[in-house]
Amino acid sequence: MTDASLAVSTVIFALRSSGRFGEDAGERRLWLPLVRRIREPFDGKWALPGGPLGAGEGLAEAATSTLARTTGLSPRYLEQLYAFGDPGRSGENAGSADGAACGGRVVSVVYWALVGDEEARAARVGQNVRWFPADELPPLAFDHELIVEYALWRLRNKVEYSRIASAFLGGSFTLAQLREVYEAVLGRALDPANFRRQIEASGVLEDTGEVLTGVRHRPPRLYRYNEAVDLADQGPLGRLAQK
Amino acid sequence: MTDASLAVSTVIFALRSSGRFGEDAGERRLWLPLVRRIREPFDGKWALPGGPLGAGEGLAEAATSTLARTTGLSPRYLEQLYAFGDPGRSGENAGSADGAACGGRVVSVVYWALVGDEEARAARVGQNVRWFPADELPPLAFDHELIVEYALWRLRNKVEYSRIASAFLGGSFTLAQLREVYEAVLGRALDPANFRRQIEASGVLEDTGEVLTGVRHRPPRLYRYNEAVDLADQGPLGRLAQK
DNA sequence: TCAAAAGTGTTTTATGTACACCCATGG
DNA sequence: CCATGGGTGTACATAAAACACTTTTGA
Repeated sequence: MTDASLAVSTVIFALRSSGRFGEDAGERRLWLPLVRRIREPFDGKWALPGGPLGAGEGLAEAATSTLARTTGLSPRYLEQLYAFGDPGRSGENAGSADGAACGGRVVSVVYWALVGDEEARAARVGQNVRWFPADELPPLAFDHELIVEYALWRLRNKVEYSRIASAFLGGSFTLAQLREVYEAVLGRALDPANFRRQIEASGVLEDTGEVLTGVRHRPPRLYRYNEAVDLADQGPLGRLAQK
Repeated sequence: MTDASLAVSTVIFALRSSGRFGEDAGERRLWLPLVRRIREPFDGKWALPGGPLGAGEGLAEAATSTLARTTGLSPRYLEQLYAFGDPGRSGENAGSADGAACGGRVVSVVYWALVGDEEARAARVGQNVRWFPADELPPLAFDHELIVEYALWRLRNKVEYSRIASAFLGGSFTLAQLREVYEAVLGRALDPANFRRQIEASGVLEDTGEVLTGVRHRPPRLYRYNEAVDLADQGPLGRLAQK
């Protein structure tokens, strides 16, 4: 059995308004936090947050602590994306968040995570941590561009047949809010009438009986996710993959 | 960066007739090779073939060499399944093919592979390697039962929206043969007429212009897969994941 | 009363399914 | 000529898309 360096990186997604100051100013887009590397290789470039796998730590656990360290947040959804470990890919020590000095090979397991909307506003930002719109990323270290692209592909696929969209919302929400999440993730407008029927037919939502007041039009109903319904998600792995 | 033991295991699927002697005697079922463990833990139990990750070896490369060592075959399809690395799962050193003596933690990356029909007949079989029907497995070591179940789930999902069924067949085949693969994998009968239309509409098949003769009914046409068509497969990873 | 979004209804289109039926070959 | 599977046609059910229309609120 070969000993190797093991690291865990995480692609963290949040859905935030594009306008910097006004709340709900612009339309919502996907954002993700990156960290600036402070050593070779790729010194100064932006990269996915990550770190070494702690001694008694599980893989998902390591991804969670990465997320906490980087953004101060805890994930509403977490899933393994892929394990990268081919030697000499894309420069060197590809996929690793910290593969500089060590001479041996580096295998890194990448997770992807979703964090809530309001929480993300309060996320930590520093000189070496910055949020970027998912479609306006700077050049990244290693092959992290490919990894982000793959994570986006998984997110877009999954939003259509699972309930992950709820990870971007609070405990209760209107159908318009839910639709906005779908639209932001899929990148296209959806027909409100048909969206309503599809969601209702799927049976994943419960009517809370309450409505959202204070809007200058007809008050929309508030829904919550029906926890009893368990959609075909990741198959047999189920809760194993989802923290 | 933590040093850890790294192993690669592979779930290998073949589609073989259930009848032992007569060719094409019984109906086709999914089979997979297992190896008997010869050390603790789980000494004597059957487990997924696997081994340590070689020094300069890529992950998929290691899975391929595992497959060659176990069955003497090369995969017609290979894809990463999942990386297991939580400490103390399902006994100990779960997911690893050989995690006995070493005191440290073990992370193992599991692949799944498909091998051709005829090749599989000539596959190596020894005292410590035996093929089992996928739905009649003996008790397995570690949490390998869960892993096989997950691999089966992925296979069944993927056969419906990709061309992996061709991995079980030769270069040209009849629609009935292709349908048999689908039926064996999905575990249910399919309407021949509708199957034909769906496949033809997808555009993934080319007519070779030839027919299969020697059958005691109307000779069926032979098709091949249209290499030009590239279905939405694994997204951006594409050829990275597929060897 | 008007704008704006919530919510409902209806029509059209595409897709999947069931099944009747003809075609071509070996025996 | 007949049994067998190859291959085609067609009717029906279900789901998706397009879009007209009514409802309810704040301003």
